[in-house]
Amino acid sequence: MPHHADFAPHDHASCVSTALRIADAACAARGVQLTPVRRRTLEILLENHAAMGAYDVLARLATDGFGAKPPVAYRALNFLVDQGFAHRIERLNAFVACALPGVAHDPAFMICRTCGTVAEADNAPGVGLRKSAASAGFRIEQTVVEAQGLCPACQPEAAP
Amino acid sequence: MPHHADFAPHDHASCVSTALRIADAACAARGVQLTPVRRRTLEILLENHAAMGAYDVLARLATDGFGAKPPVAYRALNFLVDQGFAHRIERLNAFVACALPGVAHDPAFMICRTCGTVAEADNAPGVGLRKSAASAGFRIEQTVVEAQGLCPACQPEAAP
DNA sequence: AGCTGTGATGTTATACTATTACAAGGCCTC
DNA sequence: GAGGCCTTGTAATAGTATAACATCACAGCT
Repeated sequence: MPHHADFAPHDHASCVSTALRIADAACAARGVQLTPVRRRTLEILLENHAAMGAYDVLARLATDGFGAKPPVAYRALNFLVDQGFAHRIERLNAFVACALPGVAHDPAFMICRTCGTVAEADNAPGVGLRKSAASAGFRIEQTVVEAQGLCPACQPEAAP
Repeated sequence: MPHHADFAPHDHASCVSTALRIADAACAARGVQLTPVRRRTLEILLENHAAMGAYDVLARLATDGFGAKPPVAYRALNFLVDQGFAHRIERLNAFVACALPGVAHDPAFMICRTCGTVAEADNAPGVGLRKSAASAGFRIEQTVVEAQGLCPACQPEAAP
């Protein structure tokens, strides 16, 4: 069952603080470090529910006094992805904060082509693909499921 | 209902000639041109069921006497994708020939991380995602569904 | 034939995305 | 305080993709 819609207005400040709290706790539990760059990177991604390119993140980090070279951003982003605090959107070559951090899941996304908002759907890749794979003898290790389209707010208001 | 498995050995020559014949016919029917670069690009993709990067395709085109600059390859590849004769694999930033050319479909892929073979599953994105989208009010226009893993031939032969 | 519109190809230049390799610092344990 | 390990920083480069412009081929028209 989903948390909330991501497209709809919501209490984003609590959205952010919850995610950071979960990340702090998960890192402590796993014995990995949510260092300043990494934490700041997560904060930047959390600012809104849209995907950001690595270089946009990098620019933000640089103005915050961190290193300004690509590996600085890529390392932090890859760390967040590895730990499940962020996801990479293949279609956009970009990154979003995870909407369900701390919980292992096979993410699926809905990407609005107008406003860039990315919402996460819980399960989705599901049945059809797993069935095809089974019948082909293919062993799935990881899935990418991304839908592009229009979010509720960006759809033409009326048809008649 | 699928055609054949793509992972299994098959009569690839007929696979190729069928695809080219279908492409020729579809272009004629639609009033678009399968020009020499475009046709050659499709032939190159059809050589095997693996994804190729645009620059690899470009290198092949160049040795065949076509232009050697990126737009030459990207334009031909985008044409093939637009016409449904090839697909872009987002995960790999690469392209494959379509396994069901001429038929409109929402493709889903199984990508072997060892041998690079890409097989197409017929339907897959399906139910879960469409349901999430409907409940969120999101209007899907296009889907990306890509599974990575091991094809039958690349799986460790035995466990015990 | 000459004109014109359209679509295809080619090139230049540049933008965007990502990684490899190496240097330096912190911190922990022994 | 020496050796390991992890993290950060930088330099250099690799890989992917597009914008902008010039040219050519061809169809349709006069």
